[in-house]
Amino acid sequence: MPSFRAPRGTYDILPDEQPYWSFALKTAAETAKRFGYGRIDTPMFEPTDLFERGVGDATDIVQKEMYTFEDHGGDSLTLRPEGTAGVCRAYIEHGLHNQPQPVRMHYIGPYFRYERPQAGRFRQLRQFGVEAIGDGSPNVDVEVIELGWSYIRSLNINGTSLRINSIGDSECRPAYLDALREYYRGHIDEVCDDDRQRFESAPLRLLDCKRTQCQGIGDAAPKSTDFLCDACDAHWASVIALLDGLKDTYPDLDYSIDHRLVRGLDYYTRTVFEIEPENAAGQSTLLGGGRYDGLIEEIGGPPTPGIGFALGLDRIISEVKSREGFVPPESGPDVVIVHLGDEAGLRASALAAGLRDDGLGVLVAPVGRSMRAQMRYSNSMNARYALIIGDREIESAEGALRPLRDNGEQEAVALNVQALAKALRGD
RNA sequence: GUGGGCGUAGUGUAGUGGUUAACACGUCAGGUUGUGGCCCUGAAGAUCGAGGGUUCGAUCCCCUCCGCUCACCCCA
Repeated sequence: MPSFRAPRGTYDILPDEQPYWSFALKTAAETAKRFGYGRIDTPMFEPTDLFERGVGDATDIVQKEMYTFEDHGGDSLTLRPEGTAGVCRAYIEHGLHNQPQPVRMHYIGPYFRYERPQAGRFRQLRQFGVEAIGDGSPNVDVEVIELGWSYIRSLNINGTSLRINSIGDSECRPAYLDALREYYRGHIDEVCDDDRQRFESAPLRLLDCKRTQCQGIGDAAPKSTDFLCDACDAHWASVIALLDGLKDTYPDLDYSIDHRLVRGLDYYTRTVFEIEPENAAGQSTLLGGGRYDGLIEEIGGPPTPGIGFALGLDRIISEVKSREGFVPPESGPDVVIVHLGDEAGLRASALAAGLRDDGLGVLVAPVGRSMRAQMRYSNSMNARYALIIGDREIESAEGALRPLRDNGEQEAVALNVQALAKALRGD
């Protein structure tokens, strides 16, 4: 047994898996570009306070999922469990409010949460996220949702569904929470133990409980959208109207309003949304996000609205695989140089350097193997050609270039970079 | 943190209370004179997850631990 293994909840992405990641990452970058979201990279760790204040003390993330450590200087740092807080910190730190608003940014990278791993859930997870900061209009909400939807469609993942809700803001939420508490007070004996805990600490999350015994109670609970203040209500109505406008482009964007969708992070205001795959089983959320109009101020910046989403790339990749939405392209070097003898070995190495410098993919067959073995190697590498160099070829200064992927004729080509490059590129 | 399932070569699997633990794929080598794919032959590769117990004897039975996995919680 190997003495070391990848830490629990992490995994290696071996070369054969990389095409799927390249596809997802490249598509993410292209999608972000189409929408005008420039890339931002922030540190993988931040001051612990940033997450405690930004994400919220009462959240599961802060309470039990953070990788927190003290560095040698005595500062408490935390491996980032999510992306929004760091991006907002950067927005404040670099005075991005002086740029045209909203500032649109996207990010791709790893995040860390100490959780029990399970299908689609890891301790190191990779996310593609976007943030639009500095514009509170509902148009931006829908733009962000459109971006996420477009991305998923670009990956040929069909059948996804969008759920959306509005949880109000600091103006109207207190009244809603009062109503919610009052309602649950009448059912406190019927809900699960966890919910009794949440009753005081995080009443919104009562709605989110998946236990069957709590389902009916949650369904009949007061709805946040019935308590919205005028400003939030107008915003919410606009979001829905704008969302309907996307149906011309995306006929299958059949969103549903889910009054029990509240999200688990404290910073959300107004619009919250999630996208799930077709056969949504439990915690398979592909994308989740919402508006966070109070966050920037909470972590020390001026009052600034913002909205964004994060998408789980690990889950996206498994969707891509399960749906055959992507076929890895055929790969392999242009040529493997098969060489016999010391002299040929030297020539092979020199020619390989020249051809690579010319832009071609070149492998030199492993040293010390028989010609048959080298040819087998060339084949298993899925090379387009084998270039054979032995005593005869050195003498004549012409190598034998043999096509491997099709049944073309083997031909003699002068042993210099120019002639070989020309032949390898197909005249 | 709480439950269920599972731990046998690199990978995927078989197997039995008793001698050298099997098969496929993969890897490496060979199939006469310098030529791949298919085929054939051979080799390397496993302290049968770890520790303890029952037994004359355990990979197999029992216990503990560890690991993987699925689910709950929650999220991406």
